[in-house]
Amino acid sequence: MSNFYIATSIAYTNGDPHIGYAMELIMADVLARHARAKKQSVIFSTGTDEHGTKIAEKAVSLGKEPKQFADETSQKFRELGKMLNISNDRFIRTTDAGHEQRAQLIWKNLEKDIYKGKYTGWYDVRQEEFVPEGQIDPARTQPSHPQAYQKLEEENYFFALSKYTSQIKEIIENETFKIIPKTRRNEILALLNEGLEDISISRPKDKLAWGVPVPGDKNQVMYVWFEALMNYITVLGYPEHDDFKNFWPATVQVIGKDITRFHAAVWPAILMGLGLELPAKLYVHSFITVEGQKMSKSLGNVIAPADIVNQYGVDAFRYYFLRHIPSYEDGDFSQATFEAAYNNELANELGNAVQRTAAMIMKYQNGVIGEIPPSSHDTEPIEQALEACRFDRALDRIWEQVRGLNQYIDETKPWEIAKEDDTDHLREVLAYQVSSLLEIADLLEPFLPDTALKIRNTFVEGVVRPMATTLFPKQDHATAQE
RNA sequence: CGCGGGGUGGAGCAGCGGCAGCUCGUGUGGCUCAUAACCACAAGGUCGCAGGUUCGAGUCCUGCCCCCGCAACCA
Repeated sequence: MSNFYIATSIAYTNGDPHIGYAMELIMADVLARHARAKKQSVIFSTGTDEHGTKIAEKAVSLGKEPKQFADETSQKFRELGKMLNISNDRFIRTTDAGHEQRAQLIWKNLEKDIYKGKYTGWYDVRQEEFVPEGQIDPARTQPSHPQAYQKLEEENYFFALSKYTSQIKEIIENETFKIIPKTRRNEILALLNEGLEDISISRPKDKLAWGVPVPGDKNQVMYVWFEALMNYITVLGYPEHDDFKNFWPATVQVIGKDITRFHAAVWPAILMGLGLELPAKLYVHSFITVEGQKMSKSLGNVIAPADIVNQYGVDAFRYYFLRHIPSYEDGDFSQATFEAAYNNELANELGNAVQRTAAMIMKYQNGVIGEIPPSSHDTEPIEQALEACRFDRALDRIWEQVRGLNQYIDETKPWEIAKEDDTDHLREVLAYQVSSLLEIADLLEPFLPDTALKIRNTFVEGVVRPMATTLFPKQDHATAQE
């Protein structure tokens, strides 16, 4: 039995959860559930990143202590996971005592690569990033600019990132550390070809107290990104815990495309500095636009996951983001497309296939199914799609089977067989339909766990137990309005 | 010469050297087990433009045009 460790990025707790982060959780959840279905031993971790200037400032503006603010926001992310039926085993917070202690231990173990120096340059508070030479926007160096950089001239600790450049490049090229999709891999390789610079990894405490203290230096706290990345191993109990020994390196890490650099360059270097292996796979998802426009608070088009889940149900939400947002590219969320997918694919094709099958067995056989043949479809393409994190393609394949079942029913015409009183043949046909639906339920489980369960419960123990309500009640636009 | 993504039937996309394909929408027909659902068939494209390579090019090469991200409280 193999071990499977998957982690999402941890959410920065400076605002409420939105659909982008929800999608990341769902994608990781599919992989975790799929691994469990294959009898792998799984640890699935997610959590919140809670330190840094931005959170400290936001807390002040709300008249709260940073910890109190982080507690509240972190809780929202935890609830998001519950609402979306995410099967994570761990939820790490970077303010957990365990994380902070282990982060300090990691720092000590990296000391051969850490040196003290003077950082002179700009700091982008919004991104919590030191701005590299080549990426400075002159406008933002003016203090009057709304998103002005901070001018920094401070004693900082530096991490010798540059010395790992060629090593990182090599393992990305030979795919020991596999970055998908390819475009993201190419971007990082381009960056590595230019060479990495050493990075500042601490801030003076008098400038920023909201962070993990640097061990052995009362005047410095760790730079938030440097410390946050460590969560992927602190959550397993690095270095001494059995979980760490058994589950590291990660099987997959799931992140958004904006933070590729940290996860494909800085994080590998940290791991190398610690003498650890790298994750086998880094899956980078893209962004979601809303009605064709970039999601932003100023445009007021930020979608709260709860709004959709409350109206359509959690599985419809999961379904849309897995199948209709391309797994390798940016995608769009629109009310019309969502409703079309819900009505056509979930209600009509899948829901109705279950309904008509159950209804015929009730009507012609008093609910008795008879002997259900074993499943017979080739699931290899779905395995491969999931291996490549192509959730969209995997669902396409499953839907081919759903359509195939509807075609089978139309071609076989069980209602005519019933009229001819050919009971044996009828029983066979209906049992085949059930077999196909149960197989679909199995395939669907990682994607739509509730739906899979409902289908299984409908055809359990050789009899039909009709659902109290239909699988996906049809939504008409009038209802959707309010 | 900033970086990246993209331009294929009404819409959204796949195809990336060998007869233009999928889903939605539209039209017609079929069926009646079913959530006015399901199934079949049809119409609809000079694959952004111009050159080139090739027996053969959405598919490779060159040049050009256009759109969208990155500089805006976001993953």
